[in-house]
Amino acid sequence: METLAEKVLFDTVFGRIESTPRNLVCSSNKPSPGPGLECADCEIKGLSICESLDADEFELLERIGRTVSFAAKATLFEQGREAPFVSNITSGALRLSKLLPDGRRQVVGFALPGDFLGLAMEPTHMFTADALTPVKVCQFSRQGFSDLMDQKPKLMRAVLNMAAHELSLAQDQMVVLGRRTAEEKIASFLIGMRNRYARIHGPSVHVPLPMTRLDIGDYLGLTVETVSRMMTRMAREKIIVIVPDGVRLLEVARLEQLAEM
Amino acid sequence: METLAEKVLFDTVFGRIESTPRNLVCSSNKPSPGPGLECADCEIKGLSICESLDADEFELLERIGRTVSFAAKATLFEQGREAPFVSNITSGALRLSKLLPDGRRQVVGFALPGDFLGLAMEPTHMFTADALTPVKVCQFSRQGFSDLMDQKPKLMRAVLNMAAHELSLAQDQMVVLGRRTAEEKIASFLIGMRNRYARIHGPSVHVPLPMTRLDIGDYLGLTVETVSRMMTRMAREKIIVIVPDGVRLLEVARLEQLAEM
DNA sequence: CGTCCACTTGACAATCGTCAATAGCAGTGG
DNA sequence: CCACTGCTATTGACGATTGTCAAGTGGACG
Repeated sequence: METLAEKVLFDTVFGRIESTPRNLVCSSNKPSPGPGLECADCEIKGLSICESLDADEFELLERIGRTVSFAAKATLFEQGREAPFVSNITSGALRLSKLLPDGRRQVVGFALPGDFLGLAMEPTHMFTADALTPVKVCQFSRQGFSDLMDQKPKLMRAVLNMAAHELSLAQDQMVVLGRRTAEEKIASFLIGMRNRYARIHGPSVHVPLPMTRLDIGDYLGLTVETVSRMMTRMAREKIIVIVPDGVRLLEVARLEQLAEM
Repeated sequence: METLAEKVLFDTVFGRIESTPRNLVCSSNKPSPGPGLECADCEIKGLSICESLDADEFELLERIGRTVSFAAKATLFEQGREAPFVSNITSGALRLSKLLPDGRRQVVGFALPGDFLGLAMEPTHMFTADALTPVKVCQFSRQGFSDLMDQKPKLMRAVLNMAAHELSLAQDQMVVLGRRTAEEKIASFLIGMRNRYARIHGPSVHVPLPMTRLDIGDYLGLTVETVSRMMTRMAREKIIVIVPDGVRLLEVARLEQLAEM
């Protein structure tokens, strides 16, 4: 029932309390009914690569893909392992991280619905992907997807745009990692998460944080303690309120000023 | 004549002393003779996107491009400005940097021959590009290049592969910025530069550093002083030798161990 | 009720940044 | 020709932001 509790809380913080949450929870715990996608009730139409396709192209894509669910804390794939699939996230949140030989870790990103895993199209994974919440993805064989891209330039264009956008975000994150103070890092992280959720669920001052403080630290190049101290300080200064599973932003302007790009 | 001196020194450190350097220097200071490319004597065939094309496609690309030269210290384009062109670097080195409002700077990369500028295909530039040495690029109108990509999937595929590779490098750099000590950062920078030059000129323990210590610091999230201290320490420990315009790597194994990914 | 884990808080340490001075070199102009 | 300027690099002294170590709280779960 841990899964249930987490799912409900997650949706609650999102302000998206489903009238029949049972449906979602059930489908996230049993394997898909069979091959093929469930695009009819996809929650992220208009956000994913799928939107870029014509009806006929869409059908081809649907044919080579299948919906797969993962429980919270599941590992979707590990750095260095074979990468037989690429996937499109339809619900949930993931942590993407790289591990150094001595155990130090860098979180290179958090993936949300609409994000695409496997942009690099490389035969092995460049990082590990772990589910922070129950996760659903549309999964495609890498080879099949690659072939389809070669046949359908519009699909390839959509992937290219996505890769270009990711590259741009990565460069922004370099600025954060290289030239920001701890306080600015936290501010930029919170504003960044808010903006990303806004694209999915619309704007809100509720920012769910399905990751731990350690994850945030490993994303920002800080320690857990520093993350905790900074967030406590911001809460004391009434810039944010710390709530279960996330934060509420009280002074967005102040945060944006700290995070200003 | 500053340009001449720099160019010669640069090539010298590369071990690529031209028998007729005058040619290069002259062509790098006058505008191209006219529209069109000079692909016949391109130095980076096999490294650039061009290699991926058939003869007919190549001709189309050649038609929409032109060769442009810049003097050392010239600014190719600035963050936030319109981006009417994309370009492929054929010789020289560039610094790509982002500026914060308060003057702090993050260098997001150094571009070398074979690198592509404008992968994001966005209407404005996301960073500033400055020439560290005299630079030559093949320049294409962004719109023209974009249209050609849509017609020639192989070209788009080449750009996608390049973007994916850049993204991967950016994520590696995130690890360096977030989780590496100053010494490890320097080591990883030197090894990284060596590997990149190896692709272009073949392996060598001579690593030219056309950028200043400040640039290196802004790339690694360090100050000039720390970069200088770490490099002199490495020199004292006989891991490297500091030479005019670069370094020689004495203990590559030791550096690779420090930089181990 | 006990264990585990995430989070918080405090004391202290150290890496790295800040400030300052100096050397070296190239280009400039009287 | 040579002083003068400006930039890059180096080095030292000092300081502070952030990391390390340690302890303790509270919630979730079995």
